[in-house]
Amino acid sequence: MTALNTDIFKTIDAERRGTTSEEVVSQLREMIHRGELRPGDRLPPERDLAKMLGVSRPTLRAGIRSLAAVGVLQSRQGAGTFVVKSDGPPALDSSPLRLMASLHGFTSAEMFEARQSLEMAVAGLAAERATGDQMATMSEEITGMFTSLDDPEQFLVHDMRFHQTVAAASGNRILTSLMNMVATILFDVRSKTVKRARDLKESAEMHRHIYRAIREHDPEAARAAMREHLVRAQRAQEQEAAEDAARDGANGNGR
Amino acid sequence: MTALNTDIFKTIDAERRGTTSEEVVSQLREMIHRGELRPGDRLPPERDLAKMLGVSRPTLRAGIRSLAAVGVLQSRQGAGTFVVKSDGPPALDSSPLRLMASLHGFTSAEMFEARQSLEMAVAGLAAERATGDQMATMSEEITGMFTSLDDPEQFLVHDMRFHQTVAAASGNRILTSLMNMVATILFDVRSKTVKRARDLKESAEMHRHIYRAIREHDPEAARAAMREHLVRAQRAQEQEAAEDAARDGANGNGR
DNA sequence: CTCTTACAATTGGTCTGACCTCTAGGGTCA
DNA sequence: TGACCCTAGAGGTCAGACCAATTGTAAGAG
Repeated sequence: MTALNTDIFKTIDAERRGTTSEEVVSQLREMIHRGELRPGDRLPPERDLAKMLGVSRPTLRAGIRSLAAVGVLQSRQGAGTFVVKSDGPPALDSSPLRLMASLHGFTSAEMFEARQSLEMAVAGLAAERATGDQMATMSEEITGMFTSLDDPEQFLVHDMRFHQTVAAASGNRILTSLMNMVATILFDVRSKTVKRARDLKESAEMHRHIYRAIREHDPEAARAAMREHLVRAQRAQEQEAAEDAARDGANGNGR
Repeated sequence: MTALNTDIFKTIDAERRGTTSEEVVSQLREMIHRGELRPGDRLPPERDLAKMLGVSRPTLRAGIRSLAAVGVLQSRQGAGTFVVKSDGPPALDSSPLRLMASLHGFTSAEMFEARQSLEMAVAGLAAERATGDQMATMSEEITGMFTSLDDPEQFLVHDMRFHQTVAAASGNRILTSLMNMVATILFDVRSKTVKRARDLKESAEMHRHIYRAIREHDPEAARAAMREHLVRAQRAQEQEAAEDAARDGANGNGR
């Protein structure tokens, strides 16, 4: 029993030559590792590839399906199967996290806290490394926020883009991906309540504080400003959600 | 084109009633969301479930396959398909991140930095919230490290468990999962070079510093101690890797 | 000559039905 | 009562066919 704690470190990895379709996944992974398949590449047609690997088409499809589920491959009917080519930062699919949240009953507060930790980390790094271009983009998004104070949905777009830019400025694509994973889920919730958003001006000001700290290359200030911003954002979102719940309860019209 | 930046926020979600198998994934997800399927539950046999959902067995299998790939379901030949039951903290599969790393050429340094940010965050939270039990476990693992200074592989086990305990003590399962995702990958690399590990005593001492800070409920000190520990760990690991490379180069025996 | 349109080959998506392999639980025999 | 074996049922794989979407090309109109 003492070894059980290390179980989560097990990998689905290569040498688990269990089922045939797992073998296919391994083969494809190896091809990617070896660089034979690069982002944007198109895989051979399923019928050919199946013959190459010596498996049947359904089995090959099962393997492709697995890799597609984790966001590595993407199939388009009539066109082919492609290695995912991400223009911007590499994106990890957030649905696994979403499922896990349902399965284990994660609270919104827990999700917010995770986001806060990640955003503070990237803000700190961004303060150390942001380039002029990136800071210019941040500034533009803040301007966008101020010009859409009366359009919450538009405001939210600028909000998101600002945070993305900060993440990009951190120079760490892994943290950026993880942050997006979490932020995506919170965004989905947010977009349902955002119509009732208030205090957008305050929010815009908070973003300016973050921006200034990054501009001054002051990591600690950037972290602090980001923390403050997210604490308030959480409070605001919870309030919006509560109002929605109250209204639905009064009208008796769920969903 | 201006809307392109928001693309990563798109979800594979529900309403994308595109292909039939995606529909199946949605259906299964809904069942989980609604709580009809709980961790540890067994799904109906594929043939029955396919009939229920009104799809063919291959299509259903494709959906199951997708969910299995992200770690939500698990199929065992002859037994059935089960909703994953995690004993400890919920685990996110690290293979997507691993693939992404290969695909985009993530450096080991970037990975280390991400881990450092995450570990610092959880250490800070752990300092605020660790229970007596958790601190006792940490202490025991440190003892374990000191008693296995001459057995690097055993030392590594205690090392991992210590970090897991800290993560658990953070009380945030999301951060814990993300941290494990990253740590798993670094661990795989590490386990290949660990035989040559030195300075284990210093490493054990560093863990003690972290432990003390957590015991004193001093988040800043915990963060600082964790940072210091990981910086040194990275340096050590890079050195081990370099030695391995040099040795392989001298002997001319790759792999 | 260029642009548009329609066709046809290519490719992934789905289905039917069959067979194999492994697991689990029950029945049998010592 | 216990250990062993056997069978029903589960997922895994295969084969072949057809459907649907895409794409490139070739024919026709301007």
